[in-house]
Amino acid sequence: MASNAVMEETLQILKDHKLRVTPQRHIILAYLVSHHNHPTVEIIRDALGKELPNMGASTIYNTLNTFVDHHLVVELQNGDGSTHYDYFGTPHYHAICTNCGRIVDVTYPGFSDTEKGLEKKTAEISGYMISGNHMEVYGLCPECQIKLGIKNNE
Amino acid sequence: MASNAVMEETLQILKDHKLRVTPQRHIILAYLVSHHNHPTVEIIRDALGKELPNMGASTIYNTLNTFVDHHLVVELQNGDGSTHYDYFGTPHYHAICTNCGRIVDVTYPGFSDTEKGLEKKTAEISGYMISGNHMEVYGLCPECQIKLGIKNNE
DNA sequence: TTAATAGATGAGAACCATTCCAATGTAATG
DNA sequence: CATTACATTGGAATGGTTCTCATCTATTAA
Repeated sequence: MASNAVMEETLQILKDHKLRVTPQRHIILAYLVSHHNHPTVEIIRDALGKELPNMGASTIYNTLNTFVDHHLVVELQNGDGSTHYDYFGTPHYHAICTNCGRIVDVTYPGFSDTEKGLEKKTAEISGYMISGNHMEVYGLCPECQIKLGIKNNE
Repeated sequence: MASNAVMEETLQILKDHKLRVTPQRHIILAYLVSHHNHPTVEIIRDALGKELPNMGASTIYNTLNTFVDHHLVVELQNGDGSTHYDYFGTPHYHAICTNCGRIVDVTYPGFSDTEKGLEKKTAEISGYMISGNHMEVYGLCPECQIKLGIKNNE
């Protein structure tokens, strides 16, 4: 599933973050790095069930929470009731379909400036010491626009 | 608690959105419009307990979900496990403390342009038909910076 | 004003994603 | 290899939110 290159890369990521390397952490991180779906705990469990059949749900939750704490991964809600996770290797944000929950990664040249500008302004106004941000944009994905028979000129 | 002016205003808001006017909806919306805390269902229940002692939790959830559907209110998570609600009368975003969960509203001249720019770019790149966005900035609030003994030059 | 009805409310049960717990297992250190 | 601090497991517990359905009511039409 995950290539050797990914396995080496993720091993290094864990070491860089001083996280104890366990098979569970390694395989979960490799899955997140090599997949661009935005999986839930259940999806990860199903996907990795063959390789680590006895992996407990608690372990997946613990592992993901650890990754979130280390800013390797971000949490996303798309309205289906469970949390989705996304490896955050390169800066981007998310467009989320309000009809089907589909999540896509988005970025563009200059996004980084937008982000930094928002953080700088926020620090000035609020006095917060900023450590990060989340931006999300909501709308209907192309498939749902067709499915719902909606025109662009509404 | 809520002034007559707020009661008139909220009554009009409900009518404008073609929402059936009930005492529960009216008082909950008035509470949200006149308070700038970002309450949970529990906080709302406690605050309005004197005026409507028998108001069920389901009613508050139903009411808030209805308001969210009508884009009157937005949902916020600050990591304490429950959902916070915010009346969204004027465009703004939120700074959320990663230590204590404190949420503050933020806006600045030009924020609207930032927002529109992000939505336009997203539509172009993703093909989504955009209906809204959420921006959040994370960091330590001034109180927690002091509490944790953190200097600004870290 | 009254009657009809679509929709809202309320109390509690049910749901289910997530966390907690205690016992066991294991990666890292020297 | 021994030590130890940390991770994993599976199941129980938690708790915020939704669901159910009987009751009630705001709204509309007659």
